[in-house]
Amino acid sequence: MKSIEEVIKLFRQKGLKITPQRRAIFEILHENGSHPNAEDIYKGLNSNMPDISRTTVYNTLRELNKLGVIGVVRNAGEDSIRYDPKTENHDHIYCLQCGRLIDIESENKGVELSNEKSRGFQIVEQQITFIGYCPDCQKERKNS
Amino acid sequence: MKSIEEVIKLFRQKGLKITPQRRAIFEILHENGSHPNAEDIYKGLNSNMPDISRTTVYNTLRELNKLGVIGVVRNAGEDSIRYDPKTENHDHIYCLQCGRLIDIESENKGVELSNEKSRGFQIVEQQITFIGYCPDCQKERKNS
DNA sequence: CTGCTTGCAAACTCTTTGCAGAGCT
DNA sequence: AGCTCTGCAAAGAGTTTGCAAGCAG
Repeated sequence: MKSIEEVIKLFRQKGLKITPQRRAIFEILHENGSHPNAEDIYKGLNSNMPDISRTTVYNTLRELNKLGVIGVVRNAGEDSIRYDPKTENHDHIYCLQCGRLIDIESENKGVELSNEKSRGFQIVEQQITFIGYCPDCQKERKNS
Repeated sequence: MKSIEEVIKLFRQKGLKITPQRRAIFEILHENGSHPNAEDIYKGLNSNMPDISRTTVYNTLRELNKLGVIGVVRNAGEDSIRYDPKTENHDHIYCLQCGRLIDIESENKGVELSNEKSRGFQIVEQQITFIGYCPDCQKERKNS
């Protein structure tokens, strides 16, 4: 993710304002090495900023994604949108049971979409997700 | 997707019953070449079976997925679970604007997760999604 | 007959929207 | 000052759950 100063500059360029709430969200995302959803961010803020509303969190995350500052994780079988502060190209492994989602270095040097296959789509991104069971959940499943 | 007879056999093996509603859902899925959500199936059934309830559609789709008869395609940013009657390994292209989702032949011969990278996960599936804009939406975006 | 299944309504989760007051720039 | 943003409550979409009556095996 960009530095907080860059994000602030980008927001100002777009005519968006820098409020304390937004600044706090930028900070918590910047420190975050995982794949938080809106609720995670909301809870993470609660100690420093107990009066922030979920609406603000949702709005800001949506705005950040629209501006390309954070990504969205696809292919995880979840009900909520998980954001990804890591914007460099990488892949994911997802646990079907507990929802754990970890980053792995991109495998996709070998994956290129040929023109004939892209069917006229203009591709802007690709995501590879390996889906299975994490070590902890494998144990649990054996014991039952 | 398996033949309807095979699906029926599988259900019976698991002690599940074959009702007219379930049979109709099996049939509509078997003919379906796309990625329907529960509402699509519900609407598709309405001419033949106007009294079926959404609950039954939801239950049956969930059951079919649990038994591995159909897959699930989840793209965060979309609100509904889309099912995939095509169970052979394949990839997807997804349109960010209209949600169109098309199958493409798998590209993943080159994508293998090395042991050291799998971090102890037991991988059961992988999904590759190319994300962008379909031809129609590209036009729309140019005109605005 | 037994017990799984259906269908209705209600509950739930995640997210968006409308709006009045507050706060950036 | 002007316009965006915040926070509340309510609305909305998709899905699940509880339960009484119905039907498959």
